[in-house]
Amino acid sequence: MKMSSKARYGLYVAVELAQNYNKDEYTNVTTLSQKTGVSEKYLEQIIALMKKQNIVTATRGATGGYKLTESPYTLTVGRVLRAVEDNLEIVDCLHGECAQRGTCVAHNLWGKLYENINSYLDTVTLSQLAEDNI
Amino acid sequence: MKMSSKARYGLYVAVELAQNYNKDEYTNVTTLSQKTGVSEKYLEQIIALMKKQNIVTATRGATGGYKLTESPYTLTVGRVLRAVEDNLEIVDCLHGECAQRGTCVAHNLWGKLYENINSYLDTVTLSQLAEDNI
DNA sequence: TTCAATTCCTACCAATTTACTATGAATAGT
DNA sequence: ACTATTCATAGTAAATTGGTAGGAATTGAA
Repeated sequence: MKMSSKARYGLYVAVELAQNYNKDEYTNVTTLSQKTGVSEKYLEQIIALMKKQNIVTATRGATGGYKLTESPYTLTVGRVLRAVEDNLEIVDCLHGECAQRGTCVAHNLWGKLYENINSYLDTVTLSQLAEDNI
Repeated sequence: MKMSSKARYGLYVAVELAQNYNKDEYTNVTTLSQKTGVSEKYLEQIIALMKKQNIVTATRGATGGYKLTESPYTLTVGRVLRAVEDNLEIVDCLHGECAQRGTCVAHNLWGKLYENINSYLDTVTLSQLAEDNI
């Protein structure tokens, strides 16, 4: 039960964008790659997931780049992680098909654990994370 | 961030053994395999992990098998999962080496999340799980 | 209007991990 | 002695992870 590198890198990007939230400029992937140490091409894929969940917006072309759609004071770590970590689902059967539905003794356990994890992650905002105020 | 099949199967075994906790007999792997639908050989490996963490005891030979070392009223789901799921660690850097120690903005986050998950899992006992009283 | 800088889309790939299967030795009861 | 069991360890196919790569689409600036 490990967090993927996408989850870690996605957080790095989010924190980096949080620093620039009040500026007018967009931050391009080259800069993000330099700041995080992750390859541009891989970051592009990760950021695409965040964009799909409306966590960042983008503009193309020269002076293009990315920006958070929401203030780091309200945007939570939970939302970022769910975007890049395939919804953070602990087991497949939770929202999909559970082969043993009804007889699976642990089904409710996974559900509660899932709630527990997410409700914690949703209490931490990006700005808290950036200031290590957790 | 998925639970492995070892984690799920380990729980099944634990719940099954919980049913027989008050009996004198040991439950052998053939029976456990039939009850859980998992192959004997795979279960042997999983149970070995539980044995290493002193969650079950075993006797060999005819009439041999496995038994919980502790009452299902006090044995928690957390202990079972930590035994079979490589200590449930969310990220590698938590108890091992963190390449970016000091600069890793998420280090504390993972620590807190880890605590959160485990403290929840340690509130659920095997008997509660067996009775779906979660 | 052309050019350069950027995001976007998607195919591919190597290494690792997962989820087992398989073989046989050690041990204990009958 | 025999049989039923656990214990130890090696092997392996499939899936997943963690990327790399190529190029199309878009935008701003010269």
